[in-house]
Amino acid sequence: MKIATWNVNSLAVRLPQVLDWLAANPVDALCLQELKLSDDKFPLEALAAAGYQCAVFGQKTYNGVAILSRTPPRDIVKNINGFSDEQSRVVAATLDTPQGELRLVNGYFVNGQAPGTDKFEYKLRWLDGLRTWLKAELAAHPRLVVVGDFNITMDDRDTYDAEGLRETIHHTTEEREHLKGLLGLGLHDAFRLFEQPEKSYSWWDYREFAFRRNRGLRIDYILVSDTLKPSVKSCVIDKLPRKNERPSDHVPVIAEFDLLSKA
DNA sequence: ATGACGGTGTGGCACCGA
Repeated sequence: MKIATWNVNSLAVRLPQVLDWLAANPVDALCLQELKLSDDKFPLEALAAAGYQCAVFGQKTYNGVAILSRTPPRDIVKNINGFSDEQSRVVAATLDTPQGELRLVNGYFVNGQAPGTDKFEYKLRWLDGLRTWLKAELAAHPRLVVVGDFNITMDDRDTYDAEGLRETIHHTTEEREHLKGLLGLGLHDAFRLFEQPEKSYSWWDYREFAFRRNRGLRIDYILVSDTLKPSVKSCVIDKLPRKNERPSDHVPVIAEFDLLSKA
């Protein structure tokens, strides 16, 4: 069982790259963020032809998330239960596997612009709402995976310039405390369950040859619940799509599970 | 100190992202 997450920064532009990637990486589920298109523009047919069914929560111009799955996603929830939001940032679904069901939450976390701004306050409120909801999701679904573009570096290993960017957006103590709050519910960063290359990032700015110079951030994560933790066999970042023509600024993160049959 | 690149929507640019 393989699950991947990828912020595509416009599915309209990136659809051919997503189809190419899926052909080369036939994962069981792919979670997309920043679709930047309304539901009526979502390429359901092209993805069905590639073998995927979709739970879609789109929005014109900004945001928008989707879960692509080889088996039909069911019990779909859009956005955070109990947190009113104008923006399409979360879609959740249950996937059925031969070893039982698995709950998947896909989020495009708030960017937050800069500490002290209204957007930053929204980011913190959004994170509070997410934590309250995920606590209930975990209680209902012990086999929980939370993926997406978190827009927070977890610690200094996740940034190309820990000193220079200290307490700037994506690096503030407040954001990291909120992220720790999520992990404190009983979730684990799949990537750090394994030895990883130093300076591993999932996003690079389009400007200043940031990718070539590996000036990036790791802000795209796959979190797994306590129950699933022993089933995780690997977690890797696929940097290859960043070399494409007209790439997304983010690249896919993939986790492989060896699910144990439910007794 | 600022902008740098890229996407969208619209309009000759502004806004947003991270």
